[in-house]
Amino acid sequence: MDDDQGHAYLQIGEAAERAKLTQRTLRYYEEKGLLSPPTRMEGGFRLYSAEDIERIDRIRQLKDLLGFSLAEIKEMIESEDVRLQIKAEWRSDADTAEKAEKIRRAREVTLQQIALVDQKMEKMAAMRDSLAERVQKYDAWLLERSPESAKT
Amino acid sequence: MDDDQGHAYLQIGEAAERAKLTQRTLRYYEEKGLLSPPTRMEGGFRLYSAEDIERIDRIRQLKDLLGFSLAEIKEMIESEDVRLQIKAEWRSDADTAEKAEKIRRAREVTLQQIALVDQKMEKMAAMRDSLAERVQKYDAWLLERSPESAKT
DNA sequence: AGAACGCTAACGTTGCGTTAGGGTGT
DNA sequence: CACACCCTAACGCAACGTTAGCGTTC
Repeated sequence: MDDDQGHAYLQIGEAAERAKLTQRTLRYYEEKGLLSPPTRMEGGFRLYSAEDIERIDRIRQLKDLLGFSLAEIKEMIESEDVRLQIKAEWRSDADTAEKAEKIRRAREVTLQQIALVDQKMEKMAAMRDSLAERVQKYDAWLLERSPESAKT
Repeated sequence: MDDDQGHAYLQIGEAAERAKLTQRTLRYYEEKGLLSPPTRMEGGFRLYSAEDIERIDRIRQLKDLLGFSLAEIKEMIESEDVRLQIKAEWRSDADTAEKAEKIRRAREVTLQQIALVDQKMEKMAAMRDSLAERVQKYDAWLLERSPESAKT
Protein backbone atom coordinates (compact mmCIF):
# COMPACT_ATOMS: atom_id res chain seq x y z
CA MET A 1 0.00 0.00 0.00
CA ASP A 2 2.70 2.48 -0.93
CA ASP A 3 1.23 3.74 -4.20
CA ASP A 4 -0.43 7.04 -4.85
CA GLN A 5 -3.96 5.80 -4.75
CA GLY A 6 -6.28 6.88 -7.56
CA HIS A 7 -3.44 8.22 -9.73
CA ALA A 8 -4.98 11.44 -11.00
CA TYR A 9 -3.15 11.40 -14.34
CA LEU A 10 -3.54 8.80 -17.06
CA GLN A 11 -1.07 7.74 -19.69
CA ILE A 12 -2.27 7.75 -23.25
CA GLY A 13 -3.18 4.06 -23.22
CA GLU A 14 -5.72 4.26 -20.43
CA ALA A 15 -6.94 7.64 -21.60
CA ALA A 16 -7.67 6.22 -25.03
CA GLU A 17 -9.38 3.18 -23.57
CA ARG A 18 -11.69 5.25 -21.39
CA ALA A 19 -12.59 7.58 -24.21
CA LYS A 20 -13.05 4.65 -26.63
CA LEU A 21 -10.60 6.23 -29.03
CA THR A 22 -7.13 5.14 -30.16
CA GLN A 23 -3.82 6.59 -29.08
CA ARG A 24 -3.27 7.72 -32.62
CA THR A 25 -6.50 9.67 -32.53
CA LEU A 26 -5.53 11.46 -29.30
CA ARG A 27 -2.17 12.44 -30.75
CA TYR A 28 -3.88 13.56 -33.93
CA TYR A 29 -6.31 15.77 -32.02
CA GLU A 30 -3.41 17.28 -30.16
CA GLU A 31 -1.59 17.90 -33.43
CA LYS A 32 -4.66 19.63 -34.84
CA GLY A 33 -5.03 21.86 -31.80
CA LEU A 34 -8.22 20.31 -30.45
CA LEU A 35 -6.39 19.19 -27.34
CA SER A 36 -3.91 21.47 -25.63
CA PRO A 37 -0.58 19.66 -25.24
CA PRO A 38 -0.91 17.58 -22.08
CA THR A 39 1.77 17.53 -19.40
CA ARG A 40 4.54 15.00 -19.86
CA MET A 41 6.70 12.77 -17.72
CA GLU A 42 10.47 13.29 -17.77
CA GLY A 43 10.75 10.61 -20.39
CA GLY A 44 8.22 12.29 -22.63
CA PHE A 45 5.14 10.16 -21.89
CA ARG A 46 1.91 12.14 -22.09
CA LEU A 47 -0.15 12.52 -18.92
CA TYR A 48 -3.82 13.37 -19.21
CA SER A 49 -5.70 15.12 -16.43
CA ALA A 50 -9.35 14.60 -15.56
CA GLU A 51 -10.18 17.81 -17.44
CA ASP A 52 -8.34 16.52 -20.49
CA ILE A 53 -10.39 13.35 -20.36
CA GLU A 54 -13.63 15.31 -20.17
CA ARG A 55 -12.61 17.43 -23.11
CA ILE A 56 -11.71 14.36 -25.12
CA ASP A 57 -15.09 12.88 -24.38
CA ARG A 58 -16.88 16.02 -25.48
CA ILE A 59 -14.98 15.98 -28.74
CA ARG A 60 -16.04 12.42 -29.35
CA GLN A 61 -19.65 13.24 -28.58
CA LEU A 62 -19.67 16.13 -31.01
CA LYS A 63 -18.09 13.96 -33.67
CA ASP A 64 -19.91 10.66 -33.22
CA LEU A 65 -23.33 11.85 -32.13
CA LEU A 66 -23.65 15.09 -34.03
CA GLY A 67 -21.27 14.45 -36.92
CA PHE A 68 -19.27 17.66 -36.79
CA SER A 69 -15.89 17.96 -38.48
CA LEU A 70 -12.82 18.47 -36.35
CA ALA A 71 -12.54 22.03 -37.64
CA GLU A 72 -16.07 22.81 -36.49
CA ILE A 73 -15.46 21.15 -33.15
CA LYS A 74 -12.36 23.20 -32.66
CA GLU A 75 -14.33 26.41 -33.04
CA MET A 76 -17.05 25.24 -30.67
CA ILE A 77 -14.59 24.21 -28.03
CA GLU A 78 -12.85 27.52 -28.30
CA SER A 79 -16.01 29.48 -27.69
CA GLU A 80 -16.78 27.05 -24.89
CA ASP A 81 -13.42 27.67 -23.26
CA VAL A 82 -14.59 31.15 -22.41
CA ARG A 83 -16.05 29.71 -19.22
CA LEU A 84 -12.73 28.29 -18.13
CA GLN A 85 -10.90 31.44 -19.11
CA ILE A 86 -13.27 33.53 -17.08
CA LYS A 87 -13.05 31.26 -14.08
CA ALA A 88 -9.26 31.34 -14.11
CA GLU A 89 -8.91 34.94 -15.12
CA TRP A 90 -10.14 37.06 -12.20
CA ARG A 91 -7.87 39.79 -13.54
CA SER A 92 -10.27 42.47 -12.36
CA ASP A 93 -13.87 42.75 -13.41
CA ALA A 94 -13.00 45.48 -15.87
CA ASP A 95 -14.30 44.19 -19.17
CA THR A 96 -17.44 42.49 -17.94
CA ALA A 97 -19.24 43.51 -21.09
CA GLU A 98 -16.79 41.62 -23.27
CA LYS A 99 -17.09 38.56 -21.12
CA ALA A 100 -20.85 38.74 -21.22
CA GLU A 101 -20.72 38.92 -24.98
CA LYS A 102 -18.55 35.82 -25.13
CA ILE A 103 -20.83 33.97 -22.78
CA ARG A 104 -23.77 34.89 -24.95
CA ARG A 105 -22.01 33.46 -27.98
CA ALA A 106 -21.19 30.28 -26.13
CA ARG A 107 -24.82 30.08 -25.13
CA GLU A 108 -25.88 30.44 -28.76
CA VAL A 109 -23.57 27.67 -29.86
CA THR A 110 -24.95 25.40 -27.18
CA LEU A 111 -28.53 26.16 -28.14
CA GLN A 112 -27.77 25.25 -31.74
CA GLN A 113 -26.25 21.99 -30.59
CA ILE A 114 -29.42 21.23 -28.67
CA ALA A 115 -31.48 21.95 -31.75
CA LEU A 116 -29.30 19.59 -33.75
CA VAL A 117 -29.65 16.88 -31.13
CA ASP A 118 -33.42 17.23 -31.35
CA GLN A 119 -33.37 16.98 -35.14
CA LYS A 120 -31.21 13.89 -35.04
CA MET A 121 -33.37 12.23 -32.44
CA GLU A 122 -36.45 12.77 -34.58
CA LYS A 123 -34.74 11.18 -37.55
CA MET A 124 -33.60 8.28 -35.45
CA ALA A 125 -37.07 7.72 -34.10
CA ALA A 126 -38.39 7.62 -37.66
CA MET A 127 -35.68 5.18 -38.63
CA ARG A 128 -36.50 3.03 -35.65
CA ASP A 129 -40.10 2.84 -36.74
CA SER A 130 -39.30 1.77 -40.27
CA LEU A 131 -36.85 -0.82 -39.01
CA ALA A 132 -39.50 -2.22 -36.68
CA GLU A 133 -41.91 -2.40 -39.62
CA ARG A 134 -39.31 -4.29 -41.57
CA VAL A 135 -38.98 -6.82 -38.80
CA GLN A 136 -42.74 -7.25 -38.83
CA LYS A 137 -42.60 -8.11 -42.51
CA TYR A 138 -39.87 -10.67 -41.96
CA ASP A 139 -41.90 -12.22 -39.17
CA ALA A 140 -44.97 -12.36 -41.34
CA TRP A 141 -43.06 -14.10 -44.10
CA LEU A 142 -41.60 -16.61 -41.69
CA LEU A 143 -44.93 -17.37 -40.06
CA GLU A 144 -46.65 -17.82 -43.39
CA ARG A 145 -44.04 -19.96 -45.09
CA SER A 146 -42.04 -21.66 -42.43
CA PRO A 147 -43.47 -23.13 -39.25
CA GLU A 148 -40.22 -23.45 -37.26
CA SER A 149 -40.41 -20.01 -35.73
CA ALA A 150 -39.39 -20.88 -32.19
CA LYS A 151 -36.06 -19.13 -32.60
CA THR A 152 -33.96 -16.24 -31.23
CA MET B 1 -48.74 19.05 -71.68
CA ASP B 2 -46.93 16.62 -73.90
CA ASP B 3 -44.38 15.40 -71.37
CA ASP B 4 -44.29 12.05 -69.61
CA GLN B 5 -45.80 13.19 -66.36
CA GLY B 6 -43.96 12.18 -63.19
CA HIS B 7 -40.89 10.92 -65.07
CA ALA B 8 -40.13 7.73 -63.16
CA TYR B 9 -36.38 7.92 -63.67
CA LEU B 10 -34.11 10.63 -62.33
CA GLN B 11 -30.79 11.79 -63.65
CA ILE B 12 -27.95 11.94 -61.20
CA GLY B 13 -28.43 15.62 -60.46
CA GLU B 14 -31.96 15.31 -59.14
CA ALA B 15 -31.22 12.01 -57.48
CA ALA B 16 -28.37 13.56 -55.56
CA GLU B 17 -30.46 16.54 -54.59
CA ARG B 18 -33.29 14.41 -53.22
CA ALA B 19 -30.93 12.20 -51.26
CA LYS B 20 -28.97 15.23 -50.01
CA LEU B 21 -25.77 13.75 -51.36
CA THR B 22 -23.48 14.86 -54.16
CA GLN B 23 -23.17 13.35 -57.61
CA ARG B 24 -19.63 12.36 -56.76
CA THR B 25 -20.88 10.42 -53.78
CA LEU B 26 -23.43 8.51 -55.83
CA ARG B 27 -20.77 7.57 -58.40
CA TYR B 28 -18.44 6.57 -55.60
CA TYR B 29 -21.05 4.31 -54.02
CA GLU B 30 -21.62 2.70 -57.38
CA GLU B 31 -17.89 2.22 -57.84
CA LYS B 32 -17.69 0.57 -54.43
CA GLY B 33 -20.54 -1.81 -55.18
CA LEU B 34 -23.04 -0.30 -52.77
CA LEU B 35 -25.28 0.70 -55.64
CA SER B 36 -25.85 -1.66 -58.54
CA PRO B 37 -25.02 0.12 -61.80
CA PRO B 38 -28.16 2.06 -62.72
CA THR B 39 -29.62 1.99 -66.21
CA ARG B 40 -28.23 4.52 -68.64
CA MET B 41 -29.47 6.63 -71.50
CA GLU B 42 -27.96 6.06 -74.94
CA GLY B 43 -25.53 8.86 -74.29
CA GLY B 44 -24.35 7.29 -71.06
CA PHE B 45 -26.31 9.42 -68.56
CA ARG B 46 -27.28 7.48 -65.43
CA LEU B 47 -30.98 6.98 -64.71
CA TYR B 48 -32.05 6.17 -61.17
CA SER B 49 -35.28 4.31 -60.43
CA ALA B 50 -37.45 4.82 -57.36
CA GLU B 51 -35.90 1.70 -55.82
CA ASP B 52 -32.45 3.10 -56.43
CA ILE B 53 -33.44 6.28 -54.64
CA GLU B 54 -34.77 4.34 -51.67
CA ARG B 55 -31.58 2.34 -51.47
CA ILE B 56 -29.48 5.47 -51.61
CA ASP B 57 -31.48 6.93 -48.79
CA ARG B 58 -31.03 3.85 -46.65
CA ILE B 59 -27.30 3.99 -47.20
CA ARG B 60 -27.24 7.57 -46.06
CA GLN B 61 -29.24 6.74 -42.96
CA LEU B 62 -26.92 3.92 -41.99
CA LYS B 63 -23.92 6.16 -42.48
CA ASP B 64 -25.10 9.45 -41.02
CA LEU B 65 -27.35 8.25 -38.24
CA LEU B 66 -25.64 5.05 -37.20
CA GLY B 67 -22.09 5.77 -38.32
CA PHE B 68 -21.37 2.55 -40.20
CA SER B 69 -18.54 2.33 -42.71
CA LEU B 70 -19.37 1.77 -46.35
CA ALA B 71 -17.97 -1.76 -46.09
CA GLU B 72 -20.34 -2.58 -43.23
CA ILE B 73 -23.24 -1.01 -45.05
CA LYS B 74 -22.48 -3.09 -48.11
CA GLU B 75 -22.79 -6.28 -46.10
CA MET B 76 -26.03 -5.18 -44.49
CA ILE B 77 -27.58 -4.20 -47.77
CA GLU B 78 -26.59 -7.51 -49.27
CA SER B 79 -28.33 -9.49 -46.57
CA GLU B 80 -31.26 -7.15 -46.95
CA ASP B 81 -31.45 -7.78 -50.67
CA VAL B 82 -32.64 -11.29 -49.92
CA ARG B 83 -36.15 -9.90 -49.76
CA LEU B 84 -35.93 -8.48 -53.26
CA GLN B 85 -34.27 -11.59 -54.58
CA ILE B 86 -37.04 -13.74 -53.18
CA LYS B 87 -39.76 -11.51 -54.52
CA ALA B 88 -38.28 -11.55 -58.01
CA GLU B 89 -37.21 -15.15 -57.95
CA TRP B 90 -40.36 -17.28 -57.90
CA ARG B 91 -38.24 -20.01 -59.49
CA SER B 92 -40.25 -22.71 -57.69
CA ASP B 93 -40.64 -22.93 -53.97
CA ALA B 94 -38.00 -25.64 -53.80
CA ASP B 95 -35.45 -24.33 -51.33
CA THR B 96 -37.80 -22.64 -48.92
CA ALA B 97 -35.57 -23.61 -46.04
CA GLU B 98 -32.63 -21.69 -47.48
CA LYS B 99 -34.78 -18.67 -48.06
CA ALA B 100 -36.12 -18.84 -44.54
CA GLU B 101 -32.61 -18.93 -43.22
CA LYS B 102 -31.64 -15.87 -45.20
CA ILE B 103 -34.72 -14.04 -44.01
CA ARG B 104 -33.84 -14.94 -40.45
CA ARG B 105 -30.38 -13.47 -40.91
CA ALA B 106 -31.80 -10.30 -42.43
CA ARG B 107 -34.13 -10.12 -39.44
CA GLU B 108 -31.18 -10.43 -37.07
CA VAL B 109 -29.29 -7.65 -38.81
CA THR B 110 -32.33 -5.42 -38.58
CA LEU B 111 -32.80 -6.16 -34.89
CA GLN B 112 -29.22 -5.20 -34.22
CA GLN B 113 -29.72 -1.97 -36.09
CA ILE B 114 -32.72 -1.23 -33.90
CA ALA B 115 -30.65 -1.92 -30.80
CA LEU B 116 -28.01 0.46 -32.05
CA VAL B 117 -30.60 3.13 -32.74
CA ASP B 118 -31.84 2.75 -29.18
CA GLN B 119 -28.34 3.05 -27.76
CA LYS B 120 -27.63 6.13 -29.79
CA MET B 121 -30.89 7.74 -28.77
CA GLU B 122 -30.09 7.19 -25.12
CA LYS B 123 -26.71 8.80 -25.54
CA MET B 124 -28.24 11.71 -27.37
CA ALA B 125 -30.83 12.22 -24.68
CA ALA B 126 -28.05 12.32 -22.09
CA MET B 127 -26.13 14.79 -24.19
CA ARG B 128 -29.22 16.93 -24.56
CA ASP B 129 -29.58 17.07 -20.80
CA SER B 130 -26.02 18.13 -20.16
CA LEU B 131 -26.26 20.76 -22.89
CA ALA B 132 -29.42 22.13 -21.32
CA GLU B 133 -27.64 22.28 -17.97
CA ARG B 134 -24.84 24.18 -19.58
CA VAL B 135 -27.27 26.73 -20.94
CA GLN B 136 -28.69 27.12 -17.44
CA LYS B 137 -25.24 27.96 -16.16
CA TYR B 138 -24.70 30.56 -18.86
CA ASP B 139 -28.06 32.10 -18.04
CA ALA B 140 -27.24 32.20 -14.36
CA TRP B 141 -23.94 33.93 -15.03
CA LEU B 142 -25.60 36.48 -17.29
CA LEU B 143 -28.38 37.22 -14.83
CA GLU B 144 -25.96 37.63 -11.98
CA ARG B 145 -23.38 39.78 -13.68
CA SER B 146 -25.04 41.50 -16.56
CA PRO B 147 -28.56 42.95 -16.44
CA GLU B 148 -29.14 43.29 -20.22
CA SER B 149 -30.56 39.84 -20.67
CA ALA B 150 -33.49 40.70 -22.89
CA LYS B 151 -31.91 38.91 -25.85
CA THR B 152 -32.58 36.04 -28.28
C1' DA C 1 16.99 -7.01 -17.43
C1' DG C 2 12.84 -7.87 -19.98
C1' DA C 3 7.88 -7.35 -20.94
C1' DA C 4 4.70 -3.68 -21.41
C1' DC C 5 4.12 0.71 -22.72
C1' DG C 6 5.16 5.16 -25.09
C1' DC C 7 7.42 8.28 -28.77
C1' DT C 8 8.06 10.18 -33.49
C1' DA C 9 8.11 9.90 -38.32
C1' DA C 10 6.06 8.30 -42.41
C1' DC C 11 3.36 5.82 -45.54
C1' DG C 12 -1.52 3.66 -46.40
C1' DT C 13 -6.73 3.85 -46.46
C1' DT C 14 -11.47 5.56 -46.49
C1' DG C 15 -14.72 8.70 -48.18
C1' DC C 16 -15.44 11.80 -50.57
C1' DG C 17 -14.30 17.30 -52.84
C1' DT C 18 -12.62 19.45 -56.72
C1' DT C 19 -10.94 20.70 -61.01
C1' DA C 20 -9.82 19.40 -66.00
C1' DG C 21 -11.20 18.16 -70.49
C1' DG C 22 -14.77 16.68 -73.17
C1' DG C 23 -19.48 14.58 -74.60
C1' DT C 24 -24.97 14.88 -74.33
C1' DG C 25 -29.77 16.86 -74.07
C1' DT C 26 -33.34 20.27 -75.63
C1' DC D 1 -25.30 26.86 -81.53
C1' DA D 2 -25.69 27.96 -76.73
C1' DC D 3 -26.45 26.38 -72.28
C1' DA D 4 -27.30 23.22 -68.68
C1' DC D 5 -26.33 18.84 -67.54
C1' DC D 6 -23.60 14.56 -67.69
C1' DC D 7 -19.20 11.66 -68.29
C1' DT D 8 -14.50 9.83 -66.86
C1' DA D 9 -10.02 10.36 -65.06
C1' DA D 10 -7.01 12.21 -61.73
C1' DC D 11 -5.30 14.80 -58.06
C1' DG D 12 -6.32 16.64 -53.15
C1' DC D 13 -7.75 16.44 -48.38
C1' DA D 14 -9.57 15.01 -43.79
C1' DA D 15 -9.32 11.75 -40.27
C1' DC D 16 -7.40 8.52 -38.88
C1' DG D 17 -4.89 3.07 -39.26
C1' DT D 18 -0.69 0.87 -39.44
C1' DT D 19 3.91 -0.44 -39.41
C1' DA D 20 8.93 0.76 -38.37
C1' DG D 21 12.60 1.88 -35.34
C1' DC D 22 13.72 3.32 -31.00
C1' DG D 23 13.36 5.16 -26.01
C1' DT D 24 10.82 4.63 -21.15
C1' DT D 25 8.71 2.50 -17.20
C1' DC D 26 8.43 -0.94 -13.64
